[in-house]
Parts: sequence; C-alpha cells; structure tokens
Amino acid sequence: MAHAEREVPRFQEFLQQQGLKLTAERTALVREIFSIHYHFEADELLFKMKEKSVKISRATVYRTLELLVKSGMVRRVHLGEDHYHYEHVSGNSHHDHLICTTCGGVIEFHDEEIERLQLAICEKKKFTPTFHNLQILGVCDGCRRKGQTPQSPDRVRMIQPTKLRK
Amino acid sequence: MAHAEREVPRFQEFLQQQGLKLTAERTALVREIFSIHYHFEADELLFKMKEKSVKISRATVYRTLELLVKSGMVRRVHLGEDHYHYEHVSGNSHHDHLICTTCGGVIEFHDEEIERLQLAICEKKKFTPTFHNLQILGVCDGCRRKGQTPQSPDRVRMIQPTKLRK
DNA sequence: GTCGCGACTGAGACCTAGTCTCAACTGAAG
DNA sequence: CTTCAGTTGAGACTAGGTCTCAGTCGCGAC
Repeated sequence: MAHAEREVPRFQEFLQQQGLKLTAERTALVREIFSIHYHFEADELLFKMKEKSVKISRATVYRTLELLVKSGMVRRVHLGEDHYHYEHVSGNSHHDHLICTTCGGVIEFHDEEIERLQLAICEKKKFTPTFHNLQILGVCDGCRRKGQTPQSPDRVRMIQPTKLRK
Repeated sequence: MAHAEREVPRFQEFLQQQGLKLTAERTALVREIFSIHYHFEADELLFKMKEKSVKISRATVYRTLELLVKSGMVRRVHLGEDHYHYEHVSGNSHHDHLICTTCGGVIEFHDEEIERLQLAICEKKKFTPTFHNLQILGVCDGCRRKGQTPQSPDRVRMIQPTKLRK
C-alpha cells in the first residue's frame, strides 16, 4: 500500500495544473485519507480530524473530497446506504463490492471477465463507458453461519460511526 | 407490458398477507406507478398525483413505495444521482443500467453471462447474494455524435422534473 | 523578503430528500 | 353498523450536503 506521504505531491501536482493551491488543510486531509485503508464517509473524516484536534470545517472536507475525486485519487462509491462513501485509489486497482446487509461488511472483488463483458455490452449499445459500479448485496459467510436473517436490501443500515455535527 | 389495473389485486394480496389494508391512496399510487414505464423519483410521483388533483401526502407516497419495494413489485435503484429512483417490476425481468452522464438517459440491459459470473464470485467468497446493482456510466451514442463532453461521472445532474414541495 | 491578489477557509444559513409524530379518519372483519 | 388496528395529512424534524461571505493565506512576481 502506498505511503500516505507520497500522495501529497501527487495532489499538489494536480492542484497546480488547475491553478489551485496546496493548503495546510488539504495536506492534512490527503494524509488522513490515504492512511484509511477502507471505505469512509465524509462525516467520519470530519470526526477523525476533530479527534486529532486538527480544525477543518465540514465545507472544506467536502470541497477537498470533490477535488480528490476530480483528480482521480479518490473514488465516490454507493454502498447500499443513502449517502456516499469514498475510497482512495491506489494505483489503478478497480474493484467492485459484495456488501453484507446484516453486518454492513464490504468485500472487494475484481473480475476481468465481467469487465470484458461490460465492454461488449457497451459496444453493442454504442455506449462509451467512463466508469462503472457493481454492487452485490447479500449475506456474508460469517453472518450466514450465525444464522442471522438479513435486513431488506433496501433498508440497509450499517454500523454508524460516532457522529457529531457542529 | 402488464396492464396497470392488474397490479392492484396483486398488491392487495400482499397487503392482506401482512394484515394491512388497501386504501384509496394506495390504489391510486399503484395505478400511477404501473402506468409509468420508466424510472421515477418519489417527488415526481407526488407531483403527478398533484397534477391529477389526487391529494396524497409526501409521507404516504414514501410509505407506499416502501411497501411496494417490500412486496417486490417495485425496485429501488441508484442511477448516479444522490437520491433514489424507483422502477416497477413487470414479471421478473431483472436488468441493469447504462447511464448517459451527458443527457441523463438510461438504457437498460440484461446479460446472463454477467449474472452467472457474479454468482460464481459469490460462491468463491462464500457470500449469499440477494440482490445486485450494476451501473455503467458514460456517453450514449446520440450525445457522442453531438460531440458533447460528459460531465464528471461524480457530478451527474439529470434533467430535473418540475419540482414543488408543499 | 514582501506584495498583491486570487484562491481558500470557517461559521453557519440554507437546501433537499426523506422520516417521524400525532390527532383525525377509514377499511374490513365480525 | 360497530369496532379498532391500520392509515392518513400536515408539518416538524433529521441527515447529508451545498452555499455565502468576510477574513485569511499561498505563492508567483518583483
């Protein structure tokens, strides 16, 4: 996994190309994001910064995430919940998600064959793809063994991280 | 395409099984939903009912959609926007979506082979799937010909239907 | 080094989709 | 036709996210 430190100059390069500036807040956020090796929510990030006594406003968190998404360093994903999750992009490892509707766990996977078939469909439909998103909802092995019944896939609520607004 | 009228008793059966009641509001909503042969938003439905001078509150629209989703007659889908879309289920025709990030158009497709590969992955990961969702974002043939550049896939805004709240 | 200015920031108002509450109403079983 | 659990609308509320604006700061030019 890439060293979080290495990502700062990468972001700076992007910012410069756009005539934008690297600020202390942006640096701190990039470091934090690339030290989370998992999906995260905007609010979670805000909370972590607060925990570390690094004062960064919600607006700045969202603005920086938007820039990181534009730069391609961060990806915005839907994980069955009704708000966004983010994940950093290391190298170009595209992957999709198996999402457990019981425990909220996420398993990543990648399948060349599926990717290939998707391209074939796009070709057939004369569609030029730029991005895709495949989620499979269900029950993971652990939860199935425990015999827990899944929630309706449309009502998934995952374990909420401690939230605080304001 | 199934006649909208035919869906009312189907819904009633589901309601009865659950010890719930078929009301005038629910009947009207089911008729409306099954006469929309496309994806729709909750607000859009609310607006259409208002247009027809059928008074149904937002709460009821959301509550009925929830029931329809539970009954399996309606599906809740993410179409790249940051809120839900719905589509009615006719027969059992599962399909996935190609979403044009320029015009907001949606092309449906279905591919047996992709479905099969998904099941294979689930098996390998010991995951019991209940539902899946595959979206491919990109540019449709029409928009490509017009040479329009796509918006960032993460900032897609589709053509908004006339909204009114209250 | 320091100037200048456009980019950036935080605070909090605001927006939107969706949920909840509660008193009044209603479908349907008996 | 009674009864009562389920249902409704109005509007308050919530969560996630966006916008505004006055004050601040990065950084290229000098």
